[in-house]
Amino acid sequence: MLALVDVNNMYVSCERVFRPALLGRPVVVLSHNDGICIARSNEAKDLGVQMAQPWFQVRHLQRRAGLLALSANFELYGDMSNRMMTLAAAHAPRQEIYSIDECFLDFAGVRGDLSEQGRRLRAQVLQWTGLPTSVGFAATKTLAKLANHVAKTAERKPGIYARGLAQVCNFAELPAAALEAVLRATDVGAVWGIGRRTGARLHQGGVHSVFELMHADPVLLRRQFNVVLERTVRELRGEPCFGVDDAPAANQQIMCSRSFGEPVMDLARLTESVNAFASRVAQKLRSQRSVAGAVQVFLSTSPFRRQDRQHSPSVTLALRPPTADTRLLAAAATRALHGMFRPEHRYVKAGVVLVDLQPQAPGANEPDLFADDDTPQPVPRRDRTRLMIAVDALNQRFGRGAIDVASAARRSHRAPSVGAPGLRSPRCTTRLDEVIRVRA
DNA sequence: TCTGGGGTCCTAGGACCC
DNA sequence: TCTGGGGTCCTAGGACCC
Repeated sequence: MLALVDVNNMYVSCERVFRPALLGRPVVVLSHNDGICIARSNEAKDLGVQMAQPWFQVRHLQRRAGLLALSANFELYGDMSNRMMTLAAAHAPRQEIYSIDECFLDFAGVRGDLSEQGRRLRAQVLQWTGLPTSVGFAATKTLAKLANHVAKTAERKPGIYARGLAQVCNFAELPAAALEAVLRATDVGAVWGIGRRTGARLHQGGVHSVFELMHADPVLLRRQFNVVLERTVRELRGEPCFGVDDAPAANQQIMCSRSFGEPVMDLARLTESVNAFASRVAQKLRSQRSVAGAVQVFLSTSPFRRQDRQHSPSVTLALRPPTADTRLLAAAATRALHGMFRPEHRYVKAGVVLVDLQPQAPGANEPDLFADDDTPQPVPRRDRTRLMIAVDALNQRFGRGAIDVASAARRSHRAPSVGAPGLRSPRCTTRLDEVIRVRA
């Protein structure tokens, strides 16, 4: 038996923990440049605010409906996520952290009342972190995701599902007729792995509810769609196709990109941004103890500005030998940028991607246990590595960007906020100088 | 005027080989 | 008119997730 534990409206819920005045009010959290909504409270959803909707399209709801907007505080969300994941992990033998706000728990071999266990988990996370969660139990990942969806929807929207399914929903203890009613009432688009495209095609083909999808022919679906949909349908029928992975492999690519908020035509400014991105991905690369065999840089004009000539080039440069050195990565990224930049275009986005990632060679970072004392070490390379270790340690201690390559932008890739919306909340769980002050 | 930032997996098609 | 057959590897692009 698997469970999926998911924080309701994660980012908004994190903000509400430290600002209870936000409870009950329509709230959204905005992306980096305050460009789009990346999280919505239930009240904001009820106002019709869509996921990833541009802020300028809903800004009028501030006055008309009291909508509140906050700038994202990812440091806070990451820390709250760690706390929630640690608590959840203690409730089952195995945990797969699937995203910042959800994890699968594998209860294989565990006896007893799992629904009760789920309610205890939920109560503990709520009391210890302040975060509200939903829990779905079922035999496969896809079904557990679906049970979780039902638990959430049953709490939020009356009338679709039975009230008793709210918060913790266990498909395994549902009578067959009740389960069928749930599956008939749920659109295929709610199924994990079925997005807008596939959902629309299924509807065209006459498959509307999850119940109908479960009774479609998997082999036929594979032929008409793809192998992913076949596996999804098998999972809906209770046949596990996706395993629980509690030891995720290192990333295969590492990216840093930003939208500028306003068009940029200045190569010097792009160079600063690209160097800042390179510095950031290099740091992420070292933290997973990898080296990159190639660096890719991309630029993009705005597809929303129809009147502009479009230009979205991308250049990949090989790194020989593979490296995790910020200066080498920044230099390569700069070369790539200069090779593709065209001064007549209005660029609104740029990014740096590290690909062809490989494990760091043994001994590059720490002494090789099995090496002879007189094994020759390539001195310049060791010096590079030690410099990078020092850079990472300084940034860890004094905050990101405390030390950087000179060519990197210092926040210059951040556009000014587009208006009223809130300041970022304090990083009160990770920064001593931002902790909440309580008056005596 | 203003439209995110990460990731994953799968597939089709081309290059190349014998 | 008609233009092998089978295999591998790589890449770009699509679809999806949160």
